Amino acid sequence: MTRHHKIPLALLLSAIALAASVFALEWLEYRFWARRMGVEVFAGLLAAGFAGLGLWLGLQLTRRRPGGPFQRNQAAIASLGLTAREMEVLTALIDGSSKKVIAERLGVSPNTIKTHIARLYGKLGVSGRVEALETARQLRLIPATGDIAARDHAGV
Amino acid sequence: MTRHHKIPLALLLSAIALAASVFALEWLEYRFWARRMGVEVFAGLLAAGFAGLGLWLGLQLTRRRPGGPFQRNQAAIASLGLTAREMEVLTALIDGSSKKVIAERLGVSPNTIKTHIARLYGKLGVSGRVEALETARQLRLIPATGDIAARDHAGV
DNA sequence: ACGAAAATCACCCCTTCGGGTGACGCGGAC
DNA sequence: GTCCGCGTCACCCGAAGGGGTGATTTTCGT
Repeated sequence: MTRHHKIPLALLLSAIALAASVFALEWLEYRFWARRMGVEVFAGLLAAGFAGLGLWLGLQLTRRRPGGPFQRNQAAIASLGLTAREMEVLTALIDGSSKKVIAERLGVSPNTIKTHIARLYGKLGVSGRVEALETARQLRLIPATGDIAARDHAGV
Repeated sequence: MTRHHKIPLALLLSAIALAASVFALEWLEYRFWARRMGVEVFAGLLAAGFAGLGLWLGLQLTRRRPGGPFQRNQAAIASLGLTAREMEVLTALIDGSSKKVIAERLGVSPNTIKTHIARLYGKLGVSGRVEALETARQLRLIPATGDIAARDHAGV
């Protein structure tokens, strides 16, 4: 919700600023500058300036929201009834860790991890880690694999 | 390579068109239109027009390449020595299929799939399906989970 | 204080994986 | 022809996963 409203807001503000600039230029400075540098140059600068402004605006509008690389879908977590511990286990599954490794990492018994995973499967309606991760990613419970651009593998 | 050159080209062309428009407006039409509608209105239209042009340009420049939702990193495939069959098996792994299911899908023995997967692990330097998929995604051998926006899960 | 949910752990059973090895046929490269 | 990569298949074995059940403790809200 919040995100979907921020962008249009920026657009509106910029549009207003743009209009204000237009009128300001027109009514206050036009005659002075037009006389000094010739009306043609003035028009050219005006056009170039506003073209640049529009370009900047376009870039801003389509910029990849870098604010939060990932934010959990708390609503989905709640509606699925996922507990905090289950989310911990889920995130631990991302890198393909075995239940033994996860158990050591969380300081509990492998059997416990097994139980958590089993409940996780039940709540996600899946059977198997790959499916679970796929579903979890679609539900935005865990971040997508993303950040691929960081690595440029042409030849290993 | 090709992609990285197309965008600047469009920018250049648009810039040239922009400049041309500016001069055309200046030298040919200015006096006529400025006299007809008043120089302030002319300046306003000019500004708005070029702002719009710039905005359109910006949007075009930052548009998400929708052409190919995904293109394989052939270089990585080659450097890793992955064969066509192995790539088939790899893509079949994405949805979490068991080797038996994959075997039926590809019309071969589960043991064969097992071998392919084993070689895949060796070449990718991983051990386990989740790791393999993660690495494969980072290497752009398979598409990222993407297309998440299609589903809007607030409550399940 | 009581009860429900959560978290913990331990069994059972069976399937699937992953690692390793060996083998066969087939096609292209030398 | 010979060799090598590829694809195919089989076997063994131990490890891990997944389903199911039962039990205990901890935590938290009423």
